[in-house]
Amino acid sequence: MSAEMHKKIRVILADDHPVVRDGLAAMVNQQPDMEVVAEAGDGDTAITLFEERKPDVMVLDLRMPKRDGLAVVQRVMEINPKARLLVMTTYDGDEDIFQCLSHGAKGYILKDAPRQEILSAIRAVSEDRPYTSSTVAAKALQRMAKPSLTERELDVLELVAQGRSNKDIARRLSITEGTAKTHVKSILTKLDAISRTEAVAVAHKRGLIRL
Amino acid sequence: MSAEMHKKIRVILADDHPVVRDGLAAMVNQQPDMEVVAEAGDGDTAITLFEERKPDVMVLDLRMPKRDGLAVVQRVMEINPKARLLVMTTYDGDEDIFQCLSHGAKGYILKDAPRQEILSAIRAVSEDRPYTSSTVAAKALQRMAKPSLTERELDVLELVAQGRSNKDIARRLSITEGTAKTHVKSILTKLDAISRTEAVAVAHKRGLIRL
DNA sequence: TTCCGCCTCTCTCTATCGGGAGAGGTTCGC
DNA sequence: GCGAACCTCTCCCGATAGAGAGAGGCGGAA
Repeated sequence: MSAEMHKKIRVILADDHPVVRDGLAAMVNQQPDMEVVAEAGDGDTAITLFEERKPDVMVLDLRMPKRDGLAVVQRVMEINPKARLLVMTTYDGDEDIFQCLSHGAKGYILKDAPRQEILSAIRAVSEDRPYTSSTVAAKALQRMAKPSLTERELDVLELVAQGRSNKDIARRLSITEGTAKTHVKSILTKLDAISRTEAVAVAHKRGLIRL
Repeated sequence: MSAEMHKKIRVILADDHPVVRDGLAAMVNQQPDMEVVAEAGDGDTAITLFEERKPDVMVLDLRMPKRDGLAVVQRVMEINPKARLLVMTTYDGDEDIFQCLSHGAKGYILKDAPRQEILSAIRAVSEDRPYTSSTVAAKALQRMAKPSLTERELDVLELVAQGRSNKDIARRLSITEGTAKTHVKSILTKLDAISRTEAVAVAHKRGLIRL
C-alpha cells in the first residue's frame, strides 16, 4: 500500500469461462490502480454481486448462463442508473452493440482486443467516460438507420430460423397461416432479404437471433 | 530449479484472444510441472512455433485468423504425426469434434471447463493419453452414425446458408439449376431436414458451417 | 475389369413461398 | 379524439422449392 495510492478502481468480472476470468483478473490485478473484487460465472450472480459490492466497473460477457449480458445490463441499470458497465464479448453484431449501449452500458469492447485497449476501456468506464472503439461505434450508428423488428416479428423470426414452415409457425403461435405470411413478409422487407433463408443469414449476422 | 524437478511439460498456446492466452498462461505457469514456451495469435504462427519449439503439447483454439484450428491440426499432424494437440474451444458441434479427433488431435475440451479439468487435459495429452470429456466423446460417437456430406454438397450448403436460390447457386457453381436441386435434395436427406432453412439450422448446430 | 460413390443432367408434379393490396381491431401517445 | 404502430385476417398470382424417378460419365478401389 504505497502513499501515492488514493483508491483503486474496484472491478467485478462476469464471464462464464474460468479461463477468461483468470486472464482478465491477472491483467487487472497487475495494474497498480485497479483490483478485482469479485467474479461471477453467470448473470444472476453478477447482479447479486453488483448490489453487494457496488464496484466502480463491472465487465460483462454477453453470452452467460441463467441471464445473458443484455439482461444483466437492463436489470443493473434499473437498480442503479449510475452503474458503470463495460460489455466485453466476441459478438460484434449491430444488434448486440446497439441494445447494450442504448440500455446504458458505458462501453463495448471485443474479446480479441489487445491488453492495453481492454485496460483503457476499464479505466474510461470507471470514470464514467464512454468507451467504444471506432468500428464498434460505427456498427451502432449503422444499426440506428435500420428498422427494428416488432416483438411478434422476432417470435416469427425465431421459428423461421428453426426451419419451420409458415403453416407450422401459424400453429405454434395460434394465428392463421396468412398472418404468419404477413409477418414473414414484413421481416423480409425490414431485413432487406429476398427469401426466408437469406433473412435468417442476415438476422444471424446482425445478432438478432442466437443459434 | 528444484532437485526433484525432472522436466516440465512444455506448452504452446494458440488462441486469438490475448485475454484467453493470459488466463491459460497464468494457470499453466502456476503449475510446478508445466510451463508455457510460446504463444500464437493465429494459425500460421501456431504452425511455425510448433516446428521451432517442438513443445510437448499445443493448446489450440478452433476459431483463429489466417488458418483455423482444424487446418492447424491437419498441417501439424502431417509434419509430425506424433504431435500432441489439445483443441480447446467454445464450439461443441459434432462436426468440429469429429473432424479434430479424426485428424489426430489427442484431446478436445470446452472453454467453459473448470480450471482443474483443463490442467488434467493438458497433462493427459502431454503423456500421449487421449482426453475427452464424456459429453464431448458422446457427440463424436453420434456424429459417426451420421452420413457425411460430399465436398460439392458442402459448397452448395454454404450458398444455401447465405440465402441463395437454387438458380443463383447454379450460376455461381456453373452447373444447371436441376443439379443444384439434386444436391440440395441430397443435403436435406442427409441432414434429415424438410426445408433448406431447417437444413441450415441443423448444419449450424452440428458445426458444418460457420457464420 | 467391375463395382461404387460422386457429380452431372433431365423430366414431371404439387406444395409452399413471396409480392401486392387491402382492411378491421387493438393499444398507445398526443 | 385522433393518428400511428401493431397484430390480425383476407384475396390473388407468379415464382420457387422439394418429392420422385431416372440416367450417363468419371474416378478410385477391389
